[in-house]
Amino acid sequence: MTATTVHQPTHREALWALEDAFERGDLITVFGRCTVEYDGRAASSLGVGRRLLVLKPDGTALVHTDENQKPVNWQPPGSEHHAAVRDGRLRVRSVHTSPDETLAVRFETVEQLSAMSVSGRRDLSVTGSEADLRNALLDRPALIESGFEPLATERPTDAGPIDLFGRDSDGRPVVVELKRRRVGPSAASQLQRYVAAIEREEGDNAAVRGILVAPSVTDRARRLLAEHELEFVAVEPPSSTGDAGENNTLDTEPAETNAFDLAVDDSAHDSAGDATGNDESEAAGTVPADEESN
Amino acid sequence: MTATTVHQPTHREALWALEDAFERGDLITVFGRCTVEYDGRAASSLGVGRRLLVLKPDGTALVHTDENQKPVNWQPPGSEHHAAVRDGRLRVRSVHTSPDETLAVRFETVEQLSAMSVSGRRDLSVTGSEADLRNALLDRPALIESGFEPLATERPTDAGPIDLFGRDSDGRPVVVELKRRRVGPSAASQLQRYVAAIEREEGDNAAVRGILVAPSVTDRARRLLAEHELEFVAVEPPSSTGDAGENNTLDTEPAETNAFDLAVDDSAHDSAGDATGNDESEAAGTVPADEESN
DNA sequence: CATTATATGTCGCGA
DNA sequence: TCGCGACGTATAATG
Repeated sequence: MTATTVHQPTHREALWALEDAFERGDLITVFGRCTVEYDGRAASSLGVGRRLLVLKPDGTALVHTDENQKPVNWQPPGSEHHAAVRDGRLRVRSVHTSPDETLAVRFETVEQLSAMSVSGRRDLSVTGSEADLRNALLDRPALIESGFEPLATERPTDAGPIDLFGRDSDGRPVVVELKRRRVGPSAASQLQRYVAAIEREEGDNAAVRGILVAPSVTDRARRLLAEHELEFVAVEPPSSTGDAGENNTLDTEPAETNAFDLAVDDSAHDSAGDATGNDESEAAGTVPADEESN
Repeated sequence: MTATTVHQPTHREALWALEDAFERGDLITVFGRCTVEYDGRAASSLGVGRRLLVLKPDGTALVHTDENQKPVNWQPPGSEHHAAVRDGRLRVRSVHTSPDETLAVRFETVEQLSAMSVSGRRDLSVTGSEADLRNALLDRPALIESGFEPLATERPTDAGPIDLFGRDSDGRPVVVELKRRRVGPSAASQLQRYVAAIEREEGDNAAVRGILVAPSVTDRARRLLAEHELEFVAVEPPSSTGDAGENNTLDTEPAETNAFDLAVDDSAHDSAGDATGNDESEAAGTVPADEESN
């Protein structure tokens, strides 16, 4: 058996279970009524309530409630978990140094405590990242502009590394900033900083072009680009439930990942994906839909 | 009993438990060997391994391994959880629409499945936010500059809302951008955008000042500020484990929260906080310290 | 350790 | 819903 659980333990029994789990380096979940205090980069206090506490062997602590993806309180990896019984109550403290911060969970009641060994396999592969977009564009530089010649990626400048640097058919330097999704003003500013840096490098007479490559831009970002005479080239976002969805090649060499539809700004188009799923026996649980959300 | 658990269930037993838990709107944890596939904003695939799956009644799904604060895979709130047994294996799918994305967890073995009702009390109070800093500065505008007169917060402009807007003793418009922690180039760009927007508003002759207020700046950011003739005023970061740590006033009016030490760039100072904690019986589990970390 | 940029960022607020 | 910016952002890469 690789998972041990105690139900409705006394606080002292819970402490024993925690000691064992710490010893084994297990992943721990504790469910019960508790209060939570955090002090460190900020300070926060959480009144009593029923919550789920997750303690990882790497020092991570997470306090989850019934909603939201982010824990309501947490402690980063590298913290040290401490457990004690104080005034007859289980208390878990996770302490981190540099930055100094502490998370304290005080349990009124412990409903359940589980410990289990988990394997931290790191074989996650993600496609559709900015790096994927870059590789795809290196394959077909003409999609940025006919005659564009890539010269370097991550080219260092005074203002930081440029995603993609090259020259156009006239030999003018071109700074390309890549974004995997719709961009706002900050991306335009970022591009502008890089262009300015290259202009300082190359000399004032050099007319350096800046091109933002992304699926789309917001109005404000578009205005900012125009202000600084920067350009925009549209590429399709990563094709998720589309035609390129079968490339789950985990064993093969990830040589040429083309997770992006590379199309240039030609037209609007609808991509309706069908999700056919007929299931044997199924249970659907979920969203309150419209019950009192916000 | 508010927490139900099944150990080493058959896949079909696990499905029944899930159905019940969905019905009740419980928070669910499933531990077992599984593979995970995500497809949506990006695409990812995770090989078989022992992991913890958390399903929330608001549609959130989290897949956690033994390390890292962030789940290795997840699905945002608003998703719909589906469970089914397929080929004799438990399969959980969380489906989200707009953006369309799907998380699929296929279990080889289910070690444990727990369901519990949780209370989503939202009485979290955090001090040390940017809003706290703003309030503190409104109390003592002279800390930005002697004679500075605040006129508006969140003042709207073409480039977005300005944190704090006012005039100096000469009547010149002043744009103040607040950051609660050390800032990089993006903050300088942001301030620059706001200053430019005000200059367009007020007319070209108006010499609009821009002041970045933060604990400190990076070198690159400082250079950017200088380039655009923007200014910097240092304030101390929120005092965490310092002298202002006792203000956990949850009942009282949060009228004047001064979670910031407002000091202007004068000197370094040490704030050594003492954390005295003597514990009855204690268990410390944690960080492998130096075992094979990275 | 500090700086920098990415992210399936997440989240809340406001138009 | 989208746009925008803060966040105890987290995380990885790099000097």
